[in-house]
Amino acid sequence: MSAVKGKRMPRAVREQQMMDAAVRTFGQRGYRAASMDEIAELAGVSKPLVYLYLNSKDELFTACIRREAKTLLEAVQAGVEPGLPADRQLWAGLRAFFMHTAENPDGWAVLYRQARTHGEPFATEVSVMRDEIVAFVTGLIGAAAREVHHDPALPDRDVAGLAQALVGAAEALAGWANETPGVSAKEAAATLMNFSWAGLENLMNGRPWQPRGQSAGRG
Amino acid sequence: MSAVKGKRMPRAVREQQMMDAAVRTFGQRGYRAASMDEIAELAGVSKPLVYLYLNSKDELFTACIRREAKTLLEAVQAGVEPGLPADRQLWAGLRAFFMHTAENPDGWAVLYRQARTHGEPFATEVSVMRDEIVAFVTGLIGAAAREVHHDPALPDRDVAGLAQALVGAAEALAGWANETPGVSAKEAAATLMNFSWAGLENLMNGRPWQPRGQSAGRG
Amino acid sequence: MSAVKGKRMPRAVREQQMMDAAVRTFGQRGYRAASMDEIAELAGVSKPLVYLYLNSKDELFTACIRREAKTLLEAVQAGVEPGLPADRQLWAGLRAFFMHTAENPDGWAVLYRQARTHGEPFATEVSVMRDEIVAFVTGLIGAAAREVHHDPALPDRDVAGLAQALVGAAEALAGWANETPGVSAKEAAATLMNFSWAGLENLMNGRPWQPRGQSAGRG
Amino acid sequence: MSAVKGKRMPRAVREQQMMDAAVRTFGQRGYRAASMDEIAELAGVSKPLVYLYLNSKDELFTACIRREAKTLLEAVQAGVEPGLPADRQLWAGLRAFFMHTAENPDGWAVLYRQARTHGEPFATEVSVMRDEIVAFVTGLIGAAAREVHHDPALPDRDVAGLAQALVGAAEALAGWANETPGVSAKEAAATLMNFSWAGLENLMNGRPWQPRGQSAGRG
DNA sequence: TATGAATGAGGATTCATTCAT
DNA sequence: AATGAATGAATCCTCATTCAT
Repeated sequence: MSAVKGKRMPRAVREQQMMDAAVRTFGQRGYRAASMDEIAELAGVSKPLVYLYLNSKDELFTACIRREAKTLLEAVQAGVEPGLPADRQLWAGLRAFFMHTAENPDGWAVLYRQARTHGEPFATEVSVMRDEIVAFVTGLIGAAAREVHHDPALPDRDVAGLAQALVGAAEALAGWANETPGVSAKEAAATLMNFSWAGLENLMNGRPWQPRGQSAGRG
Repeated sequence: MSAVKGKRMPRAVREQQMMDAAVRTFGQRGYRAASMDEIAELAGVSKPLVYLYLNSKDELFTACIRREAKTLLEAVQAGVEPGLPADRQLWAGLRAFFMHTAENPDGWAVLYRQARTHGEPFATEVSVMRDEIVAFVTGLIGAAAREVHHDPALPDRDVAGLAQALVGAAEALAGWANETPGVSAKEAAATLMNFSWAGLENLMNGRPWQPRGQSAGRG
Repeated sequence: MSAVKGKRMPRAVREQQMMDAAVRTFGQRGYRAASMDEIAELAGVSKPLVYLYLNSKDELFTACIRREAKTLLEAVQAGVEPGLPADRQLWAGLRAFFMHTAENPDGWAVLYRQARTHGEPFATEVSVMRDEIVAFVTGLIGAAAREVHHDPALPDRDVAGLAQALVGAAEALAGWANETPGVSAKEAAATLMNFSWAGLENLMNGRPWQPRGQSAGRG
Repeated sequence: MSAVKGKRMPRAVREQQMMDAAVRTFGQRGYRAASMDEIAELAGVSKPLVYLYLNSKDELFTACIRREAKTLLEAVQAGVEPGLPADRQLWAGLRAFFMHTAENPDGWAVLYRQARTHGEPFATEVSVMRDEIVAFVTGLIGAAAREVHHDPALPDRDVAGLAQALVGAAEALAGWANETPGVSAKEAAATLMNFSWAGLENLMNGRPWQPRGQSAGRG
């Protein structure tokens, strides 16, 4: 894409070309269905070169996961301005997230569809990054709770569940936005903010939803 | 498991045994990594019989998707009592959803991890059911909006986006609940209600979140 | 060779055909240079069938080693008549050994050239059989010593060393006889008897060779 | 090992380093399993340099065979003092042989395990040296025969067979001595002298072993 | 209804070897 | 004198699928 196919490139450049091809192929075909042949051809090199540089299909896949996880994380972190209030930060983070995933659909597919679908050791690779995002969101929620209220009302596991729900909603919205013409990353981010912020705020203030006319909203 | 391996069973029974084995194998290994050999052995029959009844790996997978989608949908619909208020209906539906997926982890994996991971024609099979669930949730949100308020405050596309987000959050939570020991279906349902209902309510009342000190929450 | 190539043979028959082909190919090409393709073709079957029955190149090679070792050992044991004097028994055993190896050059090559050349676990397989032969020879030498003389003139370790030397000489002669046109099994056996028996007899009678004009023949 | 890896050495030195690495690798892995990559790395040079100096894997292997054959032959010849009686010369030669092979196990493996295992043209290379050893032993036996007796009683082919047997016994003893703690090269040489000399002497004197109570020891 | 026997096609991986510098 | 970059050609192995009974 960026670099011409021509021969004799330095190793670092070739490696990136190979990983570009691999991300695309893994993202579209899935880990098993992607063949090293196809990846090599798409990268414009011979198969042995892919093995020389990336060792095996497993390692290639892992390298892709790591690279995509890193760029996604960096994109989100770069989108946030630390000084702002929590909801603004979440809003900025979500926008960055949706924009990055919209611009890198194959990387997104590798991370959220393929890597989690095939067992260890790949799932763990993604977990690392997800945990960082969860930590980021957890930090925001905690900060917001301190801003708005006084006591730390939310147990850790609840926060983890909320992060899961938020990421899941984000994934679904990302897929929906990509498939539905005229829905922008910004709109998706706004929808998700609308959907989630009020609930988070209520929770942070110790006002959970509970069935009307019934005793418990929690087991 | 339920049926003995013994010979000469009626076709319908054998087919169910095969699909049980297939769901389990597809769910645990993934579509590509699952081998017809393993499925046949787990089903306690010979491979040619699997082909005789289910024709091909593709068709077998499709049959699994359809069966699992059908039972999931039926479980959710059976959990809802039409007369109740919207939030109670949603609560009941979510509980049914989370309980069913917790009891059928392999079916869940087939539907949400495997079928969507591998391209057409499988993704479409799941979409059909997903759309039915989205339609169901969309109906609930619309009904709740009419209950609570008088004018149609929410444009259709917003409702669709919210439903996508909610279903996505539910899917992510289901996966998380299945993988995380000690998280019950009811808890997952409560977490999701907490997370989502307040936001929905605000929206239905025409009070969307919007960036403080900025003009628009919607592009 | 013996069985027609025709289709649909019972498994046991096919397995023997495959092993015949494998012994021949391994014997002539060596373990690494032999390809499963060539073996399958020589056996008149497709490669997957070879794998279905024999699992892997390693296991196929091991199976060949075991089969050839077994038949060689049985041939030697069948050639010996227990009642005879020790030198006659040795003579008979050597003849049987040389005849069998002359009739099964590929099996011989598998056992003595290939299996020992490629590391574990193959070498161990051959060692087992070799040790049985060495034990057999060791027994003969001991018996002869008791026949000819009264006191136990030979320490155990000497006997062990002699047996090693004899078996090693036999192995080398077998290879040489197979490669050299016009050298018969009987001749090879006679050469080895000539070469070894006098020395053994001297030793058994307590008359070892020792450097003339020097004190010790043993370090 | 002896020479530092550093750059820019004269060709002759580099060649020896490469051949050291090659002998070690071929000896331990076998001809086919040894990779040019491993050899180059062990030699501390790049692969193209190996090709520049030694042209191909085949030629490299051949060069190794020649070098090792030469040093072995020289070691044996250097161990012998021409003036002594034949048995003392054989004794000295055997001792030199066992010491050299014990000190150069990889060279020994290349010559006796690998080169003979893989077909032409390698086997021929070894034959050349073996023939020289045979000639040497033949000379000794002939000299001994003249010392001890008057007429040359042994046909050439018998002598060749005896040399085979002797080398085979030597190989087996070398292996056994290496694996059995406390057995020295000198002891192995003594065992082999004990084993073989009396037989050789009898043969030289026209008194071959023959089955007692039977007419012929030779077909 | 049910299966033992069999295969065509393809996929991951390795290796000897060369080219351009 | 020396090497980083690159590949054609195998090789082991697996799998979905069919045939004959």
